[in-house]
Amino acid sequence: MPTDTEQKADYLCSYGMKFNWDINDPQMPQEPTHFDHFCEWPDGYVRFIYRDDEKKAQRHLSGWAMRNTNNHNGHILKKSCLGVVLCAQACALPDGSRLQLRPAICDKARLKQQRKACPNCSSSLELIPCRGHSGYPVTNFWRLDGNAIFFQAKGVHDHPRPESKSETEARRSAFKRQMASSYQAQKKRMREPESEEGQDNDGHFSNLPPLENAEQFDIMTDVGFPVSGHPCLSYPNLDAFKTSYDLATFQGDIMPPFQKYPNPRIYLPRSPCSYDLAGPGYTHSSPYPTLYKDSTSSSNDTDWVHLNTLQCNVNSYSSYGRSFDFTSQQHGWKPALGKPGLGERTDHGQFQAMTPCPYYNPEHSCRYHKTPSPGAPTLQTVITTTTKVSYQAYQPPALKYSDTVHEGKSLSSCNYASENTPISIYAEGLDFPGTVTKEASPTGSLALKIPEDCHTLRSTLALSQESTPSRADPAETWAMYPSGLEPAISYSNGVGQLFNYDNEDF
DNA sequence: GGTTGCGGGGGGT
DNA sequence: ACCCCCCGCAACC
Repeated sequence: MPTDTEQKADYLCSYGMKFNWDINDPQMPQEPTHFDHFCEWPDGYVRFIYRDDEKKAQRHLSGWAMRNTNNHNGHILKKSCLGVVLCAQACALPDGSRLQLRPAICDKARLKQQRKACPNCSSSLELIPCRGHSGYPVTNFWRLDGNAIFFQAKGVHDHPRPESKSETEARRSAFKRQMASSYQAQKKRMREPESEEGQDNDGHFSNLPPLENAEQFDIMTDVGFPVSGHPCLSYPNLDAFKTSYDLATFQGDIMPPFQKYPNPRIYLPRSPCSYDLAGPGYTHSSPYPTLYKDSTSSSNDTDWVHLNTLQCNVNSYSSYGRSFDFTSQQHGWKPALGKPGLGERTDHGQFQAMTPCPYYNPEHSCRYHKTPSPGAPTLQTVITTTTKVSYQAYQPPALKYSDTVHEGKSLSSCNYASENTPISIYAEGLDFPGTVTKEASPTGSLALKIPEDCHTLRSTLALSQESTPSRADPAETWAMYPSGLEPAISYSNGVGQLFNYDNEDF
């Protein structure tokens, strides 16, 4: 623990430098010199300092479905991620995207939600738990201190983003309005059956089913399926889907194509913040080069093509044969695997602990190769204890994630990124001697090239996992340090509009 | 009916 | 002493 003097010294050069605070510090930085813009989608081991008058920070909001977790500390609010609700069959929506619902925060409501059927294909829904923090859900910490609200996140979400809270709320309210109006229309029809037959107010209600179909109605509302503009209650209704996106667009929170990746085994961060890692491995010009295409899936997958055509200034670093792996360490967005797939690594067991694939199979052995590298520790027991009955019931068809491996490379994601802002990268907690010196030497030559439109920083040297398992989370060795300037998202390739959804706050 | 924050409590490491 | 998780409660929307 640094002395007060040291802390102050650190703080004075905090911008772009080492974090001088931790959410658990007895004394937080006083009168911070800079504040961050609110980040709706914090991901990774990031920390922000918000002004105490930042409404969203006051409400501890997050795009992720975070639920309160009792940490028995009245000064620090802790929340853990609930993951995301997906269609068990991973059906594709008309637009090629996937259903990614926001898990209900309330346990009871969530159980109810999970009993519903997919509004698109009527198959079951499944809750994909978040295990992005050493096998546990990603946690967010909030602390009000002085005139600042300190935020700290631990873990990298290893699942797709759920529908944002604002989306959910807007959809619900829109749906209520629809039903209210449709109910009125129906009543009107009943009063004037002849004059109204075959028509409706705006032509959108022609296929409105009887309101007495409570069950279906319930599904449409509770399942949270985006149905906003049209009161179409038949599931495979294209209009409903299209409308849902119209609404999303309206809300400024639409998911870009590469987030709603059609292949459920590939989860990509929608992060506007990207990074460029150039290493001895191979590099790609495509944004997510390490997202290995499932050999069993069609190469003509439109979204896949789209994915590879997007230019997010992200190159990748492949850790084949290396002792550290940015991908697996920081990004758990990959599925369980049963057999080696294209580009699949088979010798990175040492990262299992940090990349517990959360999908479906609670058994660690089913998530990773069973041949971890020598000296590679795992958190199997930890993961095992994490598995709860509540999640077991939603195990999907085993074959779904047994044939390949896909990984998302981008590590950090925050809708907040700014242009013309210096990117601050620094190693946090280089006081992991055993870690860094033992196997991280490659990092010394590792080129970290961060796009100007992103000041994220990322990291990972997962090495400390094995050398200092009892120490702080290795992934925290690095951190994302936002400068808190203009939150605009800019992509040089002209796909910036795809990220508008993230700018709703601005 | 859902969200949120709080706090008691159990169990594991 | 931590951590995780469950649960119930109350306030709020």
